[in-house]
Amino acid sequence: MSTSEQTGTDATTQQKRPAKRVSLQTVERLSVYRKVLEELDRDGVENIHSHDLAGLVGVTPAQLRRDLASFGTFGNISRGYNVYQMSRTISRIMGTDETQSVALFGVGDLGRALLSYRGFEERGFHIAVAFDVDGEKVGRVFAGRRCYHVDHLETVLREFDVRMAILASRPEGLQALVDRVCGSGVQAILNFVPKRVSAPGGCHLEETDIASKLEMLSFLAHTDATAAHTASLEPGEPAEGMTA
Amino acid sequence: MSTSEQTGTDATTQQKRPAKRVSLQTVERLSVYRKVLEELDRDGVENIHSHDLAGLVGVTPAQLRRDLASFGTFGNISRGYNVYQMSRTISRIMGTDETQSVALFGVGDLGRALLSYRGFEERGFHIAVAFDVDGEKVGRVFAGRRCYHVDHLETVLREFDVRMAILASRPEGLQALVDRVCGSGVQAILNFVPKRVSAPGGCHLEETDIASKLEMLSFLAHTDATAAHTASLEPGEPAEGMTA
DNA sequence: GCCTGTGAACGTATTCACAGCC
DNA sequence: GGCTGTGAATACGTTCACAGGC
Repeated sequence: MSTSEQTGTDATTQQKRPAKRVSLQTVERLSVYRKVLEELDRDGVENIHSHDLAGLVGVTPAQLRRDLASFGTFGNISRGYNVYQMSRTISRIMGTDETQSVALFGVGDLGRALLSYRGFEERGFHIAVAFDVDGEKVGRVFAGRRCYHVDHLETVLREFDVRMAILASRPEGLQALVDRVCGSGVQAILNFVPKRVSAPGGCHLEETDIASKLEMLSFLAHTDATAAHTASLEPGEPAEGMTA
Repeated sequence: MSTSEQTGTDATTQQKRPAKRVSLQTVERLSVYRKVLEELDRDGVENIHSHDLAGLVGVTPAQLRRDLASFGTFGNISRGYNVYQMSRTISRIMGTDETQSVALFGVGDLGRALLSYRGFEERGFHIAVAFDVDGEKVGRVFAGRRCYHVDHLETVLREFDVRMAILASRPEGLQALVDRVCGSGVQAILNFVPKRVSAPGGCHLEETDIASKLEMLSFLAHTDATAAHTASLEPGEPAEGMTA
């Protein structure tokens, strides 16, 4: 280990090696760590030990330390972690230390809800512009954001310097939309539309199927309930009347 | 250590423990399988091989077969899987073969968007009733669903035979709400509120932090961008100017 | 032939446990 | 004493590869 303490490097934004040095699960947890750290910071807590922080977020202390270790040395031994510094560092790692402009596609019910969702601003994301194909909506302003026609996305995205996009539109023609958006400099897309699309290389795409989470919960509840009464399905047995 | 399962030839290791016989990741994929299978069914496809289905959903054939094998035998060899039967069977496994009543807590922007979200009905979930604390909203009907005051949740939940709940309210007093909801027969809760709560035993709780996904994407995009230019730092370096 | 279901091998994520430090 | 960071060990999830069946 390098014994360097306090290397006053400008330390712009530190990541790991090229791409896959750290797992997505770790990144997901980092997000939670930061959220809790900000609460602690608001409450005036200055330092915290891995054991306590782990308890707050619901992971083991070892996992917390391992997650952080992926990115370097965070803690002052026996004083624990500095809450504020660590929160800032995680933001820097995630790239959310500066507000990023996001574009929204689809100003339906879900889209409008996202426009007025405060959580985005609090976490460093600003929906700067919206798009739709509906003539009724194009030109109007929703929650302070102007709605443009999808036809003009190339110029508008560049104008607002948008690097991220949220999809909440109709499923029709979604793949074509993704291709155009990725071709306009957008590097990451969050897709709320329950339709499978794929992004060209260099552009990240994440699916968020709301109903899917409910299905998971239904399974869990159902499994519990049936396990109490019946033996349910046996592995190896035909899973259904298979009408051959 | 401890409870090591004898996964030997006798594969009757199902109904021993209630929940964790099959991983959550498998269940998440089952949900995707079913979605694709329903599309195939609508298109008139009757049978499909694991290789083709795996290609459609973006997993390896081996993983698909392994996922299904957790629940029994699905396929007629050399004819592949029966699309309709398999879709139905997955629904049965998930407990979504019959429409389930869901309660919504919080009729704000997000809550109203969820009320009009068609994806729920399509997947077997019906938001039957809504709750809020705002006197302006209580008593009104939103998208066909009446809004009750949270004070009366115990009686209303039982009346509608609700087993699942969605939280989209303000974070204040969320934990108390969760406790009351769980005490009223609800077995599963989907929480959209960015606040950590825990459910008492027997009640499942799933968090859905919308902004968290954006953070992940930000990390990925940012990582790519910096990896292209700088070699970034080695693991073991201080992660930040740590103001000792 | 190609298919599914599945033991076995593999890779990855988590946990353990301890060295080094305060 | 208690703390962090980390090699080693364990648990887990995925892939391989093949037996058995159509």
